[in-house]
Amino acid sequence: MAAQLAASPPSPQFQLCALPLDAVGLRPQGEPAREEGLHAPGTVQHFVQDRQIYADGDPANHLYKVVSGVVRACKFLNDGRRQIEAFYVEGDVFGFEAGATYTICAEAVTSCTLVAFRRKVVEALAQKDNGLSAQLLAAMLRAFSRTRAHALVLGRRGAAEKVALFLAEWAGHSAGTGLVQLAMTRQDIADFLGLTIETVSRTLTQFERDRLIALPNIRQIQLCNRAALNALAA
Amino acid sequence: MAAQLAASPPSPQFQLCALPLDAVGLRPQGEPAREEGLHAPGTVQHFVQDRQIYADGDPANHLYKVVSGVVRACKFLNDGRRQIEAFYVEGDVFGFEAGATYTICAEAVTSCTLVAFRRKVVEALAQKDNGLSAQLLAAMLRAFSRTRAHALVLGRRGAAEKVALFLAEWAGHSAGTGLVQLAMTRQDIADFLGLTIETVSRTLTQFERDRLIALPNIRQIQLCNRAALNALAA
DNA sequence: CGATTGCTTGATACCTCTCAACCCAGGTGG
DNA sequence: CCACCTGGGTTGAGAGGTATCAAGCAATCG
Repeated sequence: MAAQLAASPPSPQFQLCALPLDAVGLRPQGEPAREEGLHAPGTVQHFVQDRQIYADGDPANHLYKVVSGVVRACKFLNDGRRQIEAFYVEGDVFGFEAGATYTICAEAVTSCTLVAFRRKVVEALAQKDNGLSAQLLAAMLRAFSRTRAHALVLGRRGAAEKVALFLAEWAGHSAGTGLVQLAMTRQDIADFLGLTIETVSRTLTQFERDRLIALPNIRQIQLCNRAALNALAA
Repeated sequence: MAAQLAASPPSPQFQLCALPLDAVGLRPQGEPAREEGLHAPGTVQHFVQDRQIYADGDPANHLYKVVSGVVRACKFLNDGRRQIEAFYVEGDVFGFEAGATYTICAEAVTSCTLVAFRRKVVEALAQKDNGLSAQLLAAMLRAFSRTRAHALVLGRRGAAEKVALFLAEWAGHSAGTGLVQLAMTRQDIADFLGLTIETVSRTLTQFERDRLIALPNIRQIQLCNRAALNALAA
């Protein structure tokens, strides 16, 4: 069921990051950079496709911000099934945890570039800088909000509904043209929506027959009838 | 499908609350109460069963903390279906939103007592008091964490799995004895798990036949075989 | 006592999963 | 150049599980 067996252990290319926090959007705009902020311990990291960023159970020592590429957060059930909780794209911050360890693992969908911040340092900075606190809070609320929306999708009954909602979500990243560039495989989509790869494939084919979309390329979806898709998404 | 048509408009019994924030757990322990904290604008509110606390789309002006009773956060789809996102019990804080309005509605499952905090005031206090910021962050992380767990449940395939997970979650509230007191109806459970009321009922009956649980009362579930239930929950 | 509400049970239809075959593009090596 | 292999995707047939529709049951309340 769940593919993605070869999640190799993380040993990415590290590189010190002396950028101020605002360069990666964790410091409020307009505030003068403090000494701590200027030499903030953000570390730029590169991950090749399918490399694991952190594992379920690892100590949750970092927050990550996506600079480029796509990341998936996923959980593996003990029978091998996989549930993808979220995809993170440029600008998203992930790695928030209530406890001391990650409760989910993160992997690179495409090869990608991240900036990692030590959690303790971020928290310490937030103690001194209320603006940073606000930024953190806002980033968390965005992540929270998306997870809640995802839960609503998973609760939906039909496959068509789920796929339509998925397309609607990614239509936002298509820069106005209705051409959605998929970074992930069908298996990723299936595990994200709680469906099987076959059902995803069949549903897309059906959408194509119904002239709702076109599939010029295996990783491209042209939205032809947004209204009908949105109606399906209800 | 979705019951709960009669969500009456909110007009609960208001009562000024001059309690310090720590009395309701939003101020860090040990810190001396400041002047603002002492007269914090928390308002105790009572809601009778099934009364709406706030509606989807209302301005998100308050955070709520549950003093007693159970609250459900739910979303109504335009075809009448209902998805319950979470149940909140004593001690839980809810009402977090990334935007200016609520994206979900909240209703009293049982008659319940809440403390409402004006969002702006909480945020203003948090600006002066980093400890409060930390508390807020922690409360949010807990809520976030539970929503993520719920998404994983909804992604699950079988009805038995979902119901077992639901029971496992509420077993924690049963004070050690395996006797789970259900505050909600079967319909609530169904809408929470993304199932129908009939399937929930059948699954519980099957569990009873398999000696996993006993149903002494319609609102009580005695867990007889926690190991087997946990195995089902995987 | 009848009406209502919440729940259970039954029969059937529908949808998705499962298993299997097939297709297609890309890469490799003879 | 072509045969072969591989990975990702599509398509098909059948089984299984859940939704749907309908009826029945028990407790509660006028």
